[in-house]
Amino acid sequence: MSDDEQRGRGAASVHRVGGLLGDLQSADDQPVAPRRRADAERNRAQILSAAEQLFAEQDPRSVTMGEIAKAAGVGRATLYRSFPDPSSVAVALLDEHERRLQGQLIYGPPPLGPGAPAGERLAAFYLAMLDLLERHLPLALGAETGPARFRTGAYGFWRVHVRTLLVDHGVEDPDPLIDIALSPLSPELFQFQRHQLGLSAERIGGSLAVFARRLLESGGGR
Amino acid sequence: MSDDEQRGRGAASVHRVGGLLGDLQSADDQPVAPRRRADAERNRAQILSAAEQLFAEQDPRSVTMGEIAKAAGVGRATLYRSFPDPSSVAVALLDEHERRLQGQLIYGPPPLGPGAPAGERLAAFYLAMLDLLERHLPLALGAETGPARFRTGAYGFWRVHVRTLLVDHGVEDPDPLIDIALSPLSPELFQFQRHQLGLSAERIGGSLAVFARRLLESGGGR
DNA sequence: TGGCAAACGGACAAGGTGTCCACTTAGCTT
DNA sequence: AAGCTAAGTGGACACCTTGTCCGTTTGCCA
Repeated sequence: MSDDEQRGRGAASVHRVGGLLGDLQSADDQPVAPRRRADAERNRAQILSAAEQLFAEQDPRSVTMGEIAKAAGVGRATLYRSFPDPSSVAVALLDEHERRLQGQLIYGPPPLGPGAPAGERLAAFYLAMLDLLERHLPLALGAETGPARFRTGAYGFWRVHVRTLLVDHGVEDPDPLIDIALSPLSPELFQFQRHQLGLSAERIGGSLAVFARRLLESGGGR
Repeated sequence: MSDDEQRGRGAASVHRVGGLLGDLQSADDQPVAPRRRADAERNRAQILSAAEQLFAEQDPRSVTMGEIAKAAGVGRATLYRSFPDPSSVAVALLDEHERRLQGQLIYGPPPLGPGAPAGERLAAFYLAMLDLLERHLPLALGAETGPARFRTGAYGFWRVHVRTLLVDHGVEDPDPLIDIALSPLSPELFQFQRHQLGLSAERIGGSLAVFARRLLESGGGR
């Protein structure tokens, strides 16, 4: 998605999880892809920075390409060169924030990382995602363009992770359950619960933890 | 939503559930609201009929007000008089299909209606909703305009129903769980599972049934 | 320093939205 | 049964967004 995929940063969110500690942006050069020019890099940074602010200060769903371009001080066509639509900008932004969590799921200490029972790991995952949503809700809402959400690299990562947990627990037919287990993390749902119903993040988190443990109760998945 | 609310048909989906058997459209006159004129009624019917076809034969998210108006053979402004946007047309259409299920949940035989254990009722509800999605997916997708989905009368009804089940089961803090339990029924999720992943309705239904029973296991909710 | 490919951004055409307003018509009134 | 009045209609208008084209500028390498 966005143009990361086309240009070499590759399936970034899925595999670029190295550097659990080294959080600095690792060098972005690729062996094959022609390097990005310096001005392009600079513009990209301006765009991302300006867009992050835009998404935060107005309805994320109403941000237009024109607004982003103007805020970033570049022409619209320049913006189109990097991103096909506003939501892909939000996806790129969100991606950076999600990468840390992805690393923790693979290499981190339990219960997020390997080593804890599946139910506990799922509960921990829910809480971590909730924290992510709480902190970056505008971006998550801006990224959510209907069906495109499921084609995101990040969503693919969460799927792989949850599938691992389900299989680990010995669930019978795990595949349909993957997305069912992920569905409570929908950004729009979170917004509704949090700001329409006025539920605290703690209550939602508590329910999700209960939910996770009940779903993957110790004693085998059958 | 739509203009049903403004014009007297009231919170139709939530309370107009009488007639579990009498499926014919009950008389639509209201004591207070000024009656709709005959030509307006006729146009409304044409609009709904034309729109249902449109939603079915192209990407439901791409249907525009102009297209609906043209297909219905009315002017755009006439359409705007009845519906503020395409998704509200889909909501109105879907509403009619949902009303039968709503009746069955309240007055029907178990396990859909009262009388069965909460877990069984939830499982039955999931299967019924899945069936609805399978048959009217285009409308469901057309109706799904982001956060507006949660403000739908129908969604409110499902919330009330699920809350009843949760309370009935003795769940500790039911409110945050309501929407979590409803989240697997998102039309976009269903579409993804069904047509992107290629899962059969049966497999999805099976997982949802397992899911429901595990969530509301017999033996009390705590 | 010169040249070239990459990147930029102003401009254009197409199409959607929501509203206004002059005209038509249904349905009550006498 | 004809007239009146307000509800209903639909063509048209102004505004905004989108996606692309293309002449110009700029980084980078030889």
